[in-house]
Amino acid sequence: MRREASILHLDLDAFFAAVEQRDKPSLRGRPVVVGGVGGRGVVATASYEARAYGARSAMATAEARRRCPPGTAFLGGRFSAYRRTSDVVMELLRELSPLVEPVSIDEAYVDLAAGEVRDLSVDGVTELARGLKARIAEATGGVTGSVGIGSSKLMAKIASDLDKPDGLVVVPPGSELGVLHPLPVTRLGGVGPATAERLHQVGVRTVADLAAKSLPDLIALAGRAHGAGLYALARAEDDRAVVAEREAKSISQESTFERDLTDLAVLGREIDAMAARVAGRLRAADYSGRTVTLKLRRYDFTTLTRSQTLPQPTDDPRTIAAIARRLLTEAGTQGGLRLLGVGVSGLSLYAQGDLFASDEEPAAPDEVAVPVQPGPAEPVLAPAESRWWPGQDVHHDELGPGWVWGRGLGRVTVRFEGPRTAPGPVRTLAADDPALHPAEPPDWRSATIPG
DNA sequence: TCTGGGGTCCTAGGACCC
DNA sequence: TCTGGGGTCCTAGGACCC
Repeated sequence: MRREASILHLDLDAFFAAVEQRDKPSLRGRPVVVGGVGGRGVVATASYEARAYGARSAMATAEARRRCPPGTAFLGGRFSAYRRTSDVVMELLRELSPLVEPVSIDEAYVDLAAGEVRDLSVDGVTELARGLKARIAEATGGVTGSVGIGSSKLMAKIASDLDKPDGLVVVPPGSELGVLHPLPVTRLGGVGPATAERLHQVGVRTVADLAAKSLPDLIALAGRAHGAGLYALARAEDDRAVVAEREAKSISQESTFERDLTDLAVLGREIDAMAARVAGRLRAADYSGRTVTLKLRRYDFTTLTRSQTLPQPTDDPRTIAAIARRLLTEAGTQGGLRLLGVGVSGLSLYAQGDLFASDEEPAAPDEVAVPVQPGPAEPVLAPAESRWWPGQDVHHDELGPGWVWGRGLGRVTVRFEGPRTAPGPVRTLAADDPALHPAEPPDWRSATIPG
C-alpha cells in the first residue's frame, strides 16, 4: 500500500456490447447479448439493457434468450473490432504512464507514479481521470469506462467497481479500510464460489468479518498461499506491482461440439486441426514447449486432462497432434465427449524445434506422424448459410455495408447501416447471393476533418 | 437447449536424486 | 537390515479470472 493514490484501474463498460452498439446504430438503447450463439453457447457480455432482463456473463445463451424480449440482438463476437478499439484505449493509458498492465482486452492497471504525473493528490488524480474518460469516449466513438484510483491494485480495482457504469472513484489514502470492510467478501479477487461457500460456513460475509479471522484459521480454510493472501487483503495490505509485460506460460485451443462426439477418427481430425492452430500460434510468437496437454470434457461435464512432457521443446503440429491423439486413445471416449482441447506449456523462446521438425523426424516414440487435415464442421446449417453468423460485417455490391441479423431457410437477413449512419433498413437475401460478401469491421472514427 | 474459451496459480503425490 | 530429509520434476485436478 502506497502513501499516494497512484494506481489506476480502468474497466470498460459492457465492452463487447458497447462496441456493437457503436457500430450498429439500430441497437443503441436496446438489449444486446454477445457470446456463443450455438446451442451450447454462453454469454460473454450483456448490454445494460439486457442485464435489466436478467442476462448475465457466463449464463447459457439459451437461458438469456428465454429471459430477454423479442428483438434482443444475440450476436457472435467480432474480436478484431474489439481488439482495434482496445488498442486505442491502451494507447491513451500509455500517455499517462509507460507502466500499463493490460489484464484483458477491456481492463488495465496504470502506475501513475512511474510516469510524468506531477500531482498525485486526490484532486490531481481525479482531474486526470476526468480527462482520461473524456478522451476514451471521444477516441472510441462513445465507449465508456469506469475508473478507480487507489494506493494499491486491490483498492484501484475495488474503486472502479463501486460506481459502474461510467464511474470515477478515488479512494483517498488512509480511508482504505473504511471502504473495504463493509463490502461482501466476494468482491475480493480470488474469492470465487468455492471459497465464498467455505467462508460463509464460518460466518464470514463481509471483508470486516474476514479481517476478524486469524491467519491459521484462514490457512486451514483456504490453503497456505490463498489463506495468507486473504489475510493480507482483508487488511488492505497489497504490494503487487504493476507489470507491463508477462511471458506466456502456455498456449492452448479448445472447442465444444454442437453434439457429443465418440468417433475416434472424427475426434482425431479435431485434434489435428487444434494442434495446427496451437503450433501456428507458437511459431508466430517464436515459442516452443515441452509439455503437450489434452483436455477433455465428457457428456456429463466431468473434465480431465492428460499430459506428456518431451525431452526437447517442440512447435511441430504433427508432434503435438500425435501425442494428443495417443492421450485420447488412452483416455477413451466412452459416453461421448462434449469438448476437446490441445495445449502446450513449458514454453521457451527460440528453442530448437525448427531444427528437429524435419519430415523424417518421428513424431512421437510410439506413433507415426499423422498429416494435418482440416477439422470437420458439424453440418448444422446448409453450406451457404454457414458462411454467415449474427453480428457479422458484410458488404453488398448494390446495397452497401451492413451486418447480419440472422440466417436460416436458405436466406440471410442483413441490416444496412454503419457506425456513422442513421439506423438502416433490413433486407432478406438469398444465403448464396453472389453480391453479398463478408467484410472488415467498419471504421467508427469520424471522417477526415473538412477543410 | 443448462454450463465458452483462454489463461494463471496452487496443491498434492510419486519418482528420483543426493 | 523397519525406514531421513530435502529438492526437483512430472502429472492431475481444482479454483479463479476476464
